[in-house]
Amino acid sequence: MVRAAELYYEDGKTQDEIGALLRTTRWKVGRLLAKARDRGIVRIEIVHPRARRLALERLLRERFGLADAIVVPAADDSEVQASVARAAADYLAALRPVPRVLGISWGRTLSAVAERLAPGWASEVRVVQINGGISLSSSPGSGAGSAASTAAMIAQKAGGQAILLPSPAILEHAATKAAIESDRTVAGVLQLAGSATAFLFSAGVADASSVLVESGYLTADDVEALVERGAVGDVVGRFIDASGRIVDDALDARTVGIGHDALRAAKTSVLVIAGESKHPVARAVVSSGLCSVIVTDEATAQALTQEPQKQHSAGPQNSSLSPQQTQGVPHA
Amino acid sequence: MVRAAELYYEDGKTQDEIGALLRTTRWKVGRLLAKARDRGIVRIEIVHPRARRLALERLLRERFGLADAIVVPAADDSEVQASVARAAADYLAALRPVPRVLGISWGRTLSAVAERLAPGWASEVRVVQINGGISLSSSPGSGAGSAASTAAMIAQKAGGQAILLPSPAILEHAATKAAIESDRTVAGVLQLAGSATAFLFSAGVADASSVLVESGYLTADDVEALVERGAVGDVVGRFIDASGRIVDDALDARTVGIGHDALRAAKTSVLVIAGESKHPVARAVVSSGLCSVIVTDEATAQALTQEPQKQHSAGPQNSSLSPQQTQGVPHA
DNA sequence: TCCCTATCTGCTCATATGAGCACCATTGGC
DNA sequence: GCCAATGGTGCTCATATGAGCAGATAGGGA
Repeated sequence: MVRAAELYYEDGKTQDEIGALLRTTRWKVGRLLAKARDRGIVRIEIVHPRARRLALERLLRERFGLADAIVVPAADDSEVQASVARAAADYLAALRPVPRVLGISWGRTLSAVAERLAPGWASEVRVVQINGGISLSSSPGSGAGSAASTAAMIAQKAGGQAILLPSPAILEHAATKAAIESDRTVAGVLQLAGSATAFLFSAGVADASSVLVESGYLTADDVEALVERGAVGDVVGRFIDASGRIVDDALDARTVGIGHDALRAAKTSVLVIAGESKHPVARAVVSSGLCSVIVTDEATAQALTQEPQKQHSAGPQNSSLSPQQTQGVPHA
Repeated sequence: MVRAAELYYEDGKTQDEIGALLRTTRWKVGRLLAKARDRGIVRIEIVHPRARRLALERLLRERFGLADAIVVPAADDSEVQASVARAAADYLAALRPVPRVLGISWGRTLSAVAERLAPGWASEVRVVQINGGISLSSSPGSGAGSAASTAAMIAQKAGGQAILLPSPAILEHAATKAAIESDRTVAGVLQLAGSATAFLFSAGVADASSVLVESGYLTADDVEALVERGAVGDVVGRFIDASGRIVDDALDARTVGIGHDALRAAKTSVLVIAGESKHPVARAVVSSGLCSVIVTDEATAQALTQEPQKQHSAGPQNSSLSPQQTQGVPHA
């Protein structure tokens, strides 16, 4: 019965084909499927895209001590980004107290959030970039997806002011970085960024597809070297390992922007993250306390709540019905 | 789009009907549905009936400090009982160390478990009834569903011995109860029951459908009076309130069988419970530590992990995307 | 043992549905 | 302003599918 249901609904085979495969008539298959349907073996569920996964949200909050968690239902893989971005935009707009200074990172995700923010989502917000970045529109596909325009759009939609960080993300020498940070303008922006009442940021994966590689701050080889040293991804340009620690202090000393301590100290720091490739970074960020709120998709949330080591649980859970342990010791 | 999907998959309407309703053509509806399907708004899932809900199991273990939890996927309402019973049977068979003395209650659920136990599931098990009960087959539908035959079947399938408790469940006078418990046979059975290495029991709902009413130990009025005093259900014939406490000490003094302390003290006491009507009792049992293992269905498990007070969360979660609180205080 | 009933099986037929196709609208480049 | 391209719309047609029905099968009581 289960086999028939799989062949029909998952492999899209016709009932005759299944009949031939299972050596029965197509009518039997039809009836089998009907039975499977009302026995609940085939479950058809309509997912309201705006609905949330409250159970997972609660689990995340409890597991990681988060102030809040937003989990949107899993959509088609290309839609998750959009769906999570919308949720993040809604969350930001509903955030109370309304942040007076909002610190943001930049990248594809933040850009998507900015696009989906409702005009007039707030008023008198100062939107400040918290890490250095590209200034000219580099991603050809996503139109106005630059660092500057993200901040600008968020600010503009609130009728507020955008404060940009006029600096590259990563400099070639630590000395240059020190110099640029001592520049009055840059120092001012960073100070403002440090005093932000809320942060909104995403995280990047440590691989060649990183925006830092795309915009030329690092080479694919650089990133590979970081991965070998345990890097799982970057948060505001700074690469961390699975436990949330900075991987390369020398590199970090050449990176412009607020430090991770500022994020950890903030009352409200919102991580927006979606997609399977980001699961490892998401885990690192969440479990190391870099964010107090997470906005993500169902699959990521699920992955976060699974056992840390197992990467892929590979398909439906077919584990047999055996008691795992009978010691009677609850494992908190 | 969501509306169309609901009308089609949930209300079973035809595509032109939906077309008429939404003032479009049936082709548009067809395409809309196709889009909804691969966007993941309509989710079709094949549930392996033997699969388990590992996430919920973990949540239950953590929330209630259980040694183990088995949660089977929600099937059609009439099937849950069967499905949970099978899981319980499997669990019992796989339990290590194999119990030498197994204490069991009786009722529809236990009978269903007994039926599904594999012959030869264990050897040299002594199965002892832990509460008094009916002796002649009273439930007409379920064939051999009496208290005695449940124990007998479980024992027989293990090639073991059944020790029955030759006593009514509830006596009219406490004195009679004391007398019967001082009877050598009864006392011996109770002592053996108290020393069981594992318990397997279910719980009854406090309403007129209770087996205790059906078999004449109590009247519907009696039960109603108990409910008014806070009773949510009974465990081995003893009625408890939402916090797991005995509701009526006088009645309890007339009830024959082991006490709840024995269950609480046991290393392995397995609650088998299924169905919506049993959610309140299940909560009472689990949260008061009466069981160390629960075997149940998805819906019950879900209900247990929801907020205690809310009864029905009534339909899909349409709550808006607003942050619940922004105090930044994680609520453990 | 027989018979009655309930369920299952194979089949026909009407129909709901998806693939394919021509047509129209909207958009963007020149 | 014109034209190509892209995506949506209405339609036809083959077909996969569910309802309905007669015969087969099995199970259970007398």
